[in-house]
Amino acid sequence: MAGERTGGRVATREVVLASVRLFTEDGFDATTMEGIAAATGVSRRSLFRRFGSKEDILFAEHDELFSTVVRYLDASPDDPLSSVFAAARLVLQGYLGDPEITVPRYRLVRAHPRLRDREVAMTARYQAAFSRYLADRQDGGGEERSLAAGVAAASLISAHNHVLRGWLRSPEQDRREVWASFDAAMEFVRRAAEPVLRPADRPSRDRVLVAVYPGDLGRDELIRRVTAAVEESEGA
Amino acid sequence: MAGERTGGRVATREVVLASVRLFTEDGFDATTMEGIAAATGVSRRSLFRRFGSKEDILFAEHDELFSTVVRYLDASPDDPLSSVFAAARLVLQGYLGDPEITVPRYRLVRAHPRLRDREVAMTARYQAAFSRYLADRQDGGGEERSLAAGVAAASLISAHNHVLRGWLRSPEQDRREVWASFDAAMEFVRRAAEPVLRPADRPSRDRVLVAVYPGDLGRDELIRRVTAAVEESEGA
DNA sequence: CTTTCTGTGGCATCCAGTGCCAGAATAGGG
DNA sequence: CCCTATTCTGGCACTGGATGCCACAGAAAG
Repeated sequence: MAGERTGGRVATREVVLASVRLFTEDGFDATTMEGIAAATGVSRRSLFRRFGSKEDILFAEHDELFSTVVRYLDASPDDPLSSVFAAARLVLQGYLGDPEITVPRYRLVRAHPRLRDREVAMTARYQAAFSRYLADRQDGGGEERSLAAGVAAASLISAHNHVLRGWLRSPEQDRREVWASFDAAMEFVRRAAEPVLRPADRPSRDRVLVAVYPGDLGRDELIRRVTAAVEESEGA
Repeated sequence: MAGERTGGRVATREVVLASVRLFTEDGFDATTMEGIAAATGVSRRSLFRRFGSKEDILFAEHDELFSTVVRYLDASPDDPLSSVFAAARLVLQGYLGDPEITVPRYRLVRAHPRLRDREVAMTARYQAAFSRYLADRQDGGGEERSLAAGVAAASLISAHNHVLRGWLRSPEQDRREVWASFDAAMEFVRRAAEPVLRPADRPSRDRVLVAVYPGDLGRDELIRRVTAAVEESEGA
């Protein structure tokens, strides 16, 4: 039907759009690969060859986006933290720019535990990529380095998904609001991640002091303790 | 074989152990449900009924652990952040306490992408549970509350998994080392999460001071700046 | 002993996913 | 232009996970 036999190969996007329509109309499980084959004009066997599995059809565009983001990251020589923030922005942009697929997919994912797991696996891949990227371009103590990179990546992905879900739940909202909350979320993460992540290429000139103290300590005693702590660390 | 027909129902743990053995010996894909049925004495049909799917056999113990952790969390009236740290400790304890299953499962998961996704989905459930728990018991600005809870949960899970993977890679290492690195990781997360998460029921008595300063600033000037900053914040 | 309820096993069926092979489309070399 | 090599595609058969249906066993309740 949708795939008139004009000789040329049916575009991936065509197949994905038709499949998404079938999934939302009939349900994911009720939609068979044979049905998709009939609707798109691509044979059952070729669908498996090109996409791998039924789920993979739904996430084909997302896989492409992931590849794009990874390539972007590999080509980013800047300040690592900023690069990762920019990469997250790229991901959100990928979602916002393709609501025809991403929005119905979100509805399907919400309803279907199996698809939800698949979606989670995607974000885990982003998280792993970001974590590796950060761990590779940063100095600091060997063990702590990987821990800090992992935590920073996890925070970033979590904040990104927070904003993303907000948009997916009501995609008709103003894009500027979405981007504003994205910037706010990134700023929020930056506050938490920046103290523990220092770039490798730009050797740390800054130092970090963290003090936790009772609120009723009194500033004189606080100053005394801070002074002692700083002198001790500087002496080493 | 393993499941002598003594009348009683074959224990879940028996089935899981036998299945794990088959998975590691023959490979996950090569092991059929019929083979598991033959090895355990439980019929194929009953295996599907009791476990849901082949993957679910491998993660049955883990599902139980998850339920335990969630119940523990629901019954925790303490300081939310501490409760969540304790819950993470419970998860690690669950892994360490059952190496017969968790270690071979880790090897299987590493080798098999599909199982890896399943594992990731498990940790995502923990993260979601922790995030909800934190979001429900904390004050602060409405939008920022859920964001902060999500980021804190993500950081915590990431740090936990960092330690967990370290042990899974070499399970023969001293348990005290594992727990020490766990404590260190939790402390690391606490430093990042505590500034942005304050419990609702027990208003924060402790305060946190974070200062970033040039390494060549000199301690006198540092003390002066810290003093000024503290006085300013206390005055407000 | 009969009834009811729950768990179990056997059977048939559906369908995702894969290996195999034949044919079409495309590219390249003469 | 034709012939050939390569690649992509589609049809076919088959494995195996997963589900619905039904019959039966055992335990609890009457």
